[in-house]
Amino acid sequence: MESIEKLTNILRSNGMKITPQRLMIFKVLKNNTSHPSAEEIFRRVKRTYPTVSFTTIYKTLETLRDLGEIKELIIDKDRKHYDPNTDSHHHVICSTCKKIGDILDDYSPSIKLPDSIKNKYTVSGFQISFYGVCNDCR
Amino acid sequence: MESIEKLTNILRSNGMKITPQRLMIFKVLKNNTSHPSAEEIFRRVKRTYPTVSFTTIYKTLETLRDLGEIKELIIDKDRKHYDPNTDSHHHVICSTCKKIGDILDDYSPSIKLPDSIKNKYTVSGFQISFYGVCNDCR
DNA sequence: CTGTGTGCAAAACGTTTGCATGCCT
DNA sequence: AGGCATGCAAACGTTTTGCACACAG
Repeated sequence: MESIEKLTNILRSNGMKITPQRLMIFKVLKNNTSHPSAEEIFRRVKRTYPTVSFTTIYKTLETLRDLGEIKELIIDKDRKHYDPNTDSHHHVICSTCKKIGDILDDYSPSIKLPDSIKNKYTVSGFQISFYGVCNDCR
Repeated sequence: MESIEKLTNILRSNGMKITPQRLMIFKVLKNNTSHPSAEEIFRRVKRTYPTVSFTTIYKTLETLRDLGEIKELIIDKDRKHYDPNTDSHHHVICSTCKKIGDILDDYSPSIKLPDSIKNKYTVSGFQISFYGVCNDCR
């Protein structure tokens, strides 16, 4: 995700508007490595804007996702999580507390798709999900 | 997933019962490489047992998952998919039609976890999800 | 002033649960 | 006969939508 100033420019140049709620969502996400769910973002924004709605959270997350500024993580079977780090990387999730950690290693040199798949899909990327239990939970 | 006869024995030796609905769910899953969702399984069982309920589908899938006979795939953001192939393998999903393909290559020799993660999580396995578009959709 | 964003309430969606009845063993 | 499985309806948690009002540009 870009800096808040750049992000502001990107939105404005797309005819979108900068509201205090959106700015707070950006601040909550920026440099956030905790992979928050919509609800966690909602709770944090609510501390400053007690009347903020889930609608605003979801709509803004959708906007940021469509702009490629954040990534939606499909790793927790119960809910989506959001990641402002859009560089290719991977994740570990604790099956007990659902805490998600980053794995920044680049595995792409060793991940080659078999031809049988290349003939059927045009693959744009991959995501490795490691499953386990974190130290706090075991 | 085991053969239907073995599966039958496993369930019975766990005090569980074999019903026609369950047998049909087993048949739908056995050797199925299409990674069906609960709804797809429901529709196929319904052809033979028109009064079958989602409850039965979900309960049976939960049972099979808890017995380790099938794997729940977290790869499609909209719904869970089920895989009777419990051998470690990976998947491609078409972001348009959600068709899921198998990737049977063993990448485990090249996937080593960084120590920083090993110190925080006890990892039991990993899953690679490839994202792209299938030939039918492009 | 125009139109995008907000917030409420309600709907939608996949999934789970309580409970009475059914049926496997 | 006993107990697990079924199926209905209702509940659930997450996410989406319709709409009137607010406010950024």
